[in-house]
Amino acid sequence: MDITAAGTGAVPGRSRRVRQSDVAAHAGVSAKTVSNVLHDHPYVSASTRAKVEASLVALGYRVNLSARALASDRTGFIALAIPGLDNPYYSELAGHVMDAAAQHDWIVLIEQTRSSAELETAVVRGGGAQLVDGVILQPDSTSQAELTDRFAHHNLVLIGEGGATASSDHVTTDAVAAAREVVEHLLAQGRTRIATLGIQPQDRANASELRYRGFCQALDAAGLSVRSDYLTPLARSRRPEAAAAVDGLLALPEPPDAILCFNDLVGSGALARLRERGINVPNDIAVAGFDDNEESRFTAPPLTSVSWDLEALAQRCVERLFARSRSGDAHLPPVRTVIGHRLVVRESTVATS
Amino acid sequence: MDITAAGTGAVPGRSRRVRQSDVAAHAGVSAKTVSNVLHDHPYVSASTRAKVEASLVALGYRVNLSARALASDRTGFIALAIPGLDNPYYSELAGHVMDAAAQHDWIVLIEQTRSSAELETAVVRGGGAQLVDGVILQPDSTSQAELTDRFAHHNLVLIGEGGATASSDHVTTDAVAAAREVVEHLLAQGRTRIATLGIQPQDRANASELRYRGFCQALDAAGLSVRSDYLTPLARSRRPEAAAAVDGLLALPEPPDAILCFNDLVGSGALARLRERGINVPNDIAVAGFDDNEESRFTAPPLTSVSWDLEALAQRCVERLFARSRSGDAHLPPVRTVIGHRLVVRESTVATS
DNA sequence: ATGAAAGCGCTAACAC
DNA sequence: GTGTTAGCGCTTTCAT
Repeated sequence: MDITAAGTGAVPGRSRRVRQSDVAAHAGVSAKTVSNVLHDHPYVSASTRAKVEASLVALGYRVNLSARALASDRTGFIALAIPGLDNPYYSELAGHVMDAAAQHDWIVLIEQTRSSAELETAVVRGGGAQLVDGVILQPDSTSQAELTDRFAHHNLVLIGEGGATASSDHVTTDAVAAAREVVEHLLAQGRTRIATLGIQPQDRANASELRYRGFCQALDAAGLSVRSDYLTPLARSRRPEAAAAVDGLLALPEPPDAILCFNDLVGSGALARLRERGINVPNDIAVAGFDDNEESRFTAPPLTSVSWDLEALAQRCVERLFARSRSGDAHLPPVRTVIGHRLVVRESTVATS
Repeated sequence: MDITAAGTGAVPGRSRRVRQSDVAAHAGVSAKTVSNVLHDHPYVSASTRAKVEASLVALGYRVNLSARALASDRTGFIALAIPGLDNPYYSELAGHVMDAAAQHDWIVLIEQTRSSAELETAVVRGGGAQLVDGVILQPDSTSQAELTDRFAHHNLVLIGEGGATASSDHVTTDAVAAAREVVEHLLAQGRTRIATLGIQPQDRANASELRYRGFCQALDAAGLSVRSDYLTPLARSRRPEAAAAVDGLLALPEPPDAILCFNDLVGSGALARLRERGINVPNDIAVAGFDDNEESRFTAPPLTSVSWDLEALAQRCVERLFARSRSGDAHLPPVRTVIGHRLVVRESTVATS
């Protein structure tokens, strides 16, 4: 019996790799029994279990996940495919997904799908290569939504309504209602000339379309019509593009008295430019956004925004994936889950006395 | 010969897993030859290569990374251990690391080490479990730095000076010089009562100590002494904590005329609170930070900050890991690499005319 | 309740 | 240049 690999487990230096068979030999049992102990298999006597666990600790055994993956055909990874980590919305979401996944012993692979070309790479590497047990995908643009069919046969959970035609589970927010509520709030403040920044119909970004729908509903209900000169598209929904676009709005013969921004990054950029231009927010123009980034509590003035329950969103996504991965639920019909939101009113829409 | 698995590769539905041996059979060669082709092994005749490549495409072969990892003892993963994605500095860094890693066909596993306890988990799962070919670690607090010894026998690259005693490569910025430059800039603007927010000696965060050193050097050179009542510690270097701490500074009998913030998040929080309190920045108090977050171009006023070359930082880290993973360079002495920075002056320290 | 043995798909000596 | 042969460490029937 070779016990040169034994030790406290904390011994520094190059200790040889410890396998299950080493542990089995050390404990005087078979590899299968060791495996049973590791998997909390019920049919192991307490004494055997104790013996094996002692050996596990004594030898400092660590499972080799590659071997486990090969033998079990489950990798222990899930992929989270998001446009990019450079948006607080996504980095926060990623954090929550990692936490939720950890509860099922899943490790999260983050794939940045800045362009649909990169999504394709992600699919190849992650989805197609048997590398992951499941994929959580936020199909940001419609071109990405088309791609979802490509790997619809995997365990796939979609975030948002994009690609909802696919036969996959999806977890979403009620973006239409959220947008409607923001606009209703703006209307309640007496605003009637509401412009949009980065929100318009037929946008390649699905989220934009939904927010536009809510925008229209609220205006309709108030008997107002949508003015196309107030619909400002944005190449990217980021601060610099938003700041630049504000000038166009201010140059209109009849400038808006409120701006509904696609997200808080857009809101941040808009606020900065309005300030530079000497516009008083909210007195001259009110501004609102979506996502409730932490930053929005600290802008000048603080930004009214919609807060999504991202923790719940992440949790539901992982839950769905977990349910599908249990073979029982594998072929149940797709589930649609809606998570909550709330409007956080700050001084960018309501002046303080 | 079983060719039921054949197809265009784009056929939807459950196509059976294609192995190298299937490809070999289809091409009429051995599995080794297929492997040679896949690895761009030189000794393959052009005709054989073409034949194999055709079969590869015809059958829609995808390598099984678990099997490859088990056989080759290389997983194709590297870990990036950072405090958290909720700081733009880290999420930007993560993006760059992913890009750099992709050039070496590495997939990046992001581990959030919010506390050192979690770092330990990361070590267990990632570093210790033969799951990764290397680790890039930013030991944020000194307690984390101690942990680095635990897996110093892995391929490990440290970011920053923390844990630099270990025998690992490290890639760092010249934080001391950067801090000195900011303070020199402040002094050049005629500021003499410079406070710090989240920067102090003996901080458990290594980066804080270094910035403090640069701060002291600049004051010394100007013949000024460090006032301990101006050194404001922060429980977390984030906006809310910074905003709260500003009140303490303003309550001093002789308030500061400049605030050096640990990072731009702190700067953002400080600016917001100063604004609320009716303090004019920069006329009454100048504010500067570190990291040059995109946000800092949009705060009120825009925030003077130090910009690090994060892309270079990421690239160097991955390069070092790659060099070590080639057995030739494995036991060369540790390398220290310093990447550049530059001071970006904005209106939080210099009033516009 | 535990053991024996096969095999997951790939890589890497080593022959030919 | 190409084929043969062993494993990598684990899971998983199937016996016992």
